[in-house]
Amino acid sequence: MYVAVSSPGPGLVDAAVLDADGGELERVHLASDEFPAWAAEREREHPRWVWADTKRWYPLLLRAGVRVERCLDLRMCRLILRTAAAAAGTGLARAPRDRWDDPAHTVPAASDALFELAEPEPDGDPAEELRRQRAAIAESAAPGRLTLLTAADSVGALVAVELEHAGLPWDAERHDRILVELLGERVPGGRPARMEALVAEIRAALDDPDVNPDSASTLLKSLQRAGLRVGSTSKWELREHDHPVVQPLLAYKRLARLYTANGWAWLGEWVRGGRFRPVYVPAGVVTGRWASDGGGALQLPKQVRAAVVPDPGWKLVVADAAQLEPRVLAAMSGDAAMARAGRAHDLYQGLVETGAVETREQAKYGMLGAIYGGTTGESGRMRPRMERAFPRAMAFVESAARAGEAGEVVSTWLGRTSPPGRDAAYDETRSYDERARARSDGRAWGRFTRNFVVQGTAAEWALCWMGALRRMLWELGGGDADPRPLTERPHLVFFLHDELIVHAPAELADAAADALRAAAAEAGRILFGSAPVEFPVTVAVVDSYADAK
DNA sequence: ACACCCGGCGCC
DNA sequence: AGGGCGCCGGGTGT
Repeated sequence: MYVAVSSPGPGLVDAAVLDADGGELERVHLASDEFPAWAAEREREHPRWVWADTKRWYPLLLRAGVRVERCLDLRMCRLILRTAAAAAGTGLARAPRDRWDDPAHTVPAASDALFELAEPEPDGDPAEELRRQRAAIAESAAPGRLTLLTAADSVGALVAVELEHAGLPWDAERHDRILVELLGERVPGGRPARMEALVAEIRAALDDPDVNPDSASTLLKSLQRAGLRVGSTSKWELREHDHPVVQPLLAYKRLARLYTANGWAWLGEWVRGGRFRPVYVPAGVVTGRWASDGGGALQLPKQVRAAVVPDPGWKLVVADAAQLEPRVLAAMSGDAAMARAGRAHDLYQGLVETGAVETREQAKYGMLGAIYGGTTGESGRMRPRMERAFPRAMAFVESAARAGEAGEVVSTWLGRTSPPGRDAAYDETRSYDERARARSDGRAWGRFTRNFVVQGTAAEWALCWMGALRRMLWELGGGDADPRPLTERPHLVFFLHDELIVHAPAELADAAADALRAAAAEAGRILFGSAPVEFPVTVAVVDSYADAK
């Protein structure tokens, strides 16, 4: 059963109850303040909620204590189906663009007046769009995979709202102590004490009393004046030089980064009531990875992770999928030798044991080179060995790279398709330089498509992991029979590409850890069936994020 | 004043 | 001449 909801105007909700084929059974019109109670009643039957934007509808249900089991985020699904190679030629793919193709409108975070502020619904009825999308999937070359992909992206959208609702437990006092310890005392209107001291050292070492180390262009000139032959102010270059400015400047850069990105200003803006609430953008990256739009959740530096602390009587259960991308590549390509190497908990060590490479470092760089398209350094040197030992995996990524170079699209395991490449057609009329540029662009696009298939499929695995885990945690917390809201049970509080954090009452932490492992195994089965590839996760029950791994 | 880009660097 | 991001301050253009 589906329930398709939309808002025909301020303060109004239109809900259509549909059968499994999308046929309309009933339509109700509600005032928006009646909607959560109506939805809570409906949710007992576990319908699939169908709406234009999960971010617009789900927060107000969660605030009213209504947890939703499943949904379809029509705007996300439209984008998938609009661009999927497997759905090319379907009615939906051929239809002219309409407002369902527009990017999601952003709703002011934490607004209580959601309906009043929201823009009008897109043209047309969500029930109608659902039928259009179902038809496109049925007509497509990969109905099973596209059904899974649309469901997986949609459960991701639910999780994103739940993460924002729950927030990541954050101890602002501990964060402040970390900042004071590293940066020195806070100075109103100026740099923190230790940073200012380093600026003085830098100026003395350069004999330039006014230089501002935050200004790359003037700093570069000053460095060159002082006799350093550098082309940039990057730490990679600086650390190759022996000059009294190098040590204080590198130290300053480290502190400046912390101060500007995750210092007191960040703390004041993003942490409230003991929770960090970043803005997630599910499928915000072309590969299907999540992006973020505020708060920098996906770049949380290790320096401040000690401030992530569970509530009293609760634990953090931190899980990380071990070498996810190589394992995904082994499964997609059907490379039995690589799959065998992955029987080891540490796939890189497994590669060493096959005899293909001598050291774990070589294994790691060899794998990363295969996935990213590296040709230089250690990854370039490992390439022939990798090709000999893992011919199917290497051929798989090579073929994705060649497709990109030829201007063709590539698709992930579930069918998310890369953006169209530039036409690489050979043009005799172009100059030598132009052709060289075109070849270089073509190779760059090949590295993008090579990585796209692996990164995108890893993102799909992560969505399946979250989706499975989410159900398991709900059951662990008592399921539907228990009236407690989401945040009073074991629940997800953080997601970072291949890493999850669960906040759980201490007595349920071990069970949550088991669920994290079981959900990983289930994700592997959902995507790859009985393929002999394992997806181990390292799990730690901790009292601070910094104590994991 | 605002919008935009860039260098640099944090994360995966 | 290794993929994907977001954020910051500085710098430039309007």
